[in-house]
Amino acid sequence: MDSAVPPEAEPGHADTERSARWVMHLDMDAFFASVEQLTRPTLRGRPVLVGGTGGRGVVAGASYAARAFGARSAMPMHQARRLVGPGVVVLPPRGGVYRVVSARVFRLVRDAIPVIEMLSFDEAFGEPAELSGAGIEDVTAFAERLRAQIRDTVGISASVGFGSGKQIAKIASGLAKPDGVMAIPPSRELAFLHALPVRKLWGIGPVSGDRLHRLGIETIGDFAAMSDLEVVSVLGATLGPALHRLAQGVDERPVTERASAKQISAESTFPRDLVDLDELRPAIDAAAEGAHRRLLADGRGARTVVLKLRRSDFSILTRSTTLPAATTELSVLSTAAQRLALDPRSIGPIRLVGVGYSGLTAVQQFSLFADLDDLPDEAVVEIGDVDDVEAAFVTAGPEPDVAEPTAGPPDETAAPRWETGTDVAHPEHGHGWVQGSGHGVVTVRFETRATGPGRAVTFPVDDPALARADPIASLAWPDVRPTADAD
DNA sequence: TCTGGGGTCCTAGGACCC
DNA sequence: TCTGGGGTCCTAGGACCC
Repeated sequence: MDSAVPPEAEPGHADTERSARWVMHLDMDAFFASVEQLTRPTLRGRPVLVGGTGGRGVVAGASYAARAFGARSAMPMHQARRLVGPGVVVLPPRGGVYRVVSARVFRLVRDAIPVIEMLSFDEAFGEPAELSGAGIEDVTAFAERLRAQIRDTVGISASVGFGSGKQIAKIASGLAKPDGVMAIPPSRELAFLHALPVRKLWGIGPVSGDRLHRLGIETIGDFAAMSDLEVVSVLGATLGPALHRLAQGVDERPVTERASAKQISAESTFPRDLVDLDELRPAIDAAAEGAHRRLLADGRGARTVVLKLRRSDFSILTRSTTLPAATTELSVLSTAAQRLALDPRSIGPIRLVGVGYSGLTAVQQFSLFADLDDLPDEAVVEIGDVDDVEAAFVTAGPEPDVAEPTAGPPDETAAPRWETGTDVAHPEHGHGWVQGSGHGVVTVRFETRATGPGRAVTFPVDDPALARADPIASLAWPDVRPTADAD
């Protein structure tokens, strides 16, 4: 267990120093890859890449063994695969499994800290009330207890950062990785912050980073020393001053629970660009359906429909329309999306199609009102937000199959496709996953979180005993109900 | 064979109303 | 006949985050 304070600080009494406010940032280590290794024990210690496996896929998660070869998140998959070389394991993401594990982890965190602010499903802020005014030792002990609890009950590791504000806490957790704790005492915060590259500041991305670089601004310290006027001219009147204060170590933002989602969307990139409306129309329907599935799981209705198209030059076009009232009706939503379609023959080839729903309201539609569209907004009754996130996850069903080549008809003559990573069940061998297939055979590794490393068995691809299975079953958590339809 | 998918927030212009 | 300002909603684009 690593526990550390930044080494570059001058000697003093930092270790016994107290802070009025201790903000925690907890971040799961290599989350996607870790969940794959948890549920597929053969993969532990191996270079695992999770992400799109097609030609246009990118890395969504890489195990530390894969990172040792230079593989990184957001890197094109073919590039990461080449870096790692033979021995690489490439798996498609299993979002449903990650959501269940995330819910389990953050239920533990919430038991320790009632108010947490989720940033994504693998990280969150918290401000443990009992640590107010505490010293480094108590803060570190708190973090280690929480980490041990997660490790023991869930089976994966989290890193924790502590500081007097969110920015410092987040940077600290990044430096604590993997599997560590770092708490920055207040007297060292500024020196610590100012030495970092300006890009480390949350909110400075590639564009702002370049702009600052051209002005000779390299570190957060350089940025902190800029004049207010300069900062506004480079980053704008809203973001600029806010980031400037953060760089000067002023970060009093409270930790608050996130509001419910403001937008729900689904998008996919196609193996080949779509070149006319005949190809675009079904893609819009598919995206509208995908987003609709999430909308139903969320429980609210949408009033605004957004169509998103990414052209082959990577530029993005969006068109949106707002309906008279929020609806959960797929036909209404997809028709609205279709009306927004632009012809690829005039705007150019399309690589990505997405549909998003916003203007989300919890609608109760009474059959009494035959035509809700004619009613004033007040007729749309608002009810509470769906609160039981975990229940929603668990009942949401398996991940929809990734839409593979829509351009071109599916190959009907091919044997049943067993893509690497598919969860399968066998009456004798139990739950497993497809390790590879080809030449008429498929190799399955039979193992789950509960079994330890399992045996690989090879079958004919059309073996009737082999069936698709619910990915959630790979967790082998008795209290997590596998979803009804396994296919 | 460059560059996924799911989000958040901000800006800016136009319509419309008072 | 000319000239306002403020507020809200809608639409489109863009930066950024994980």
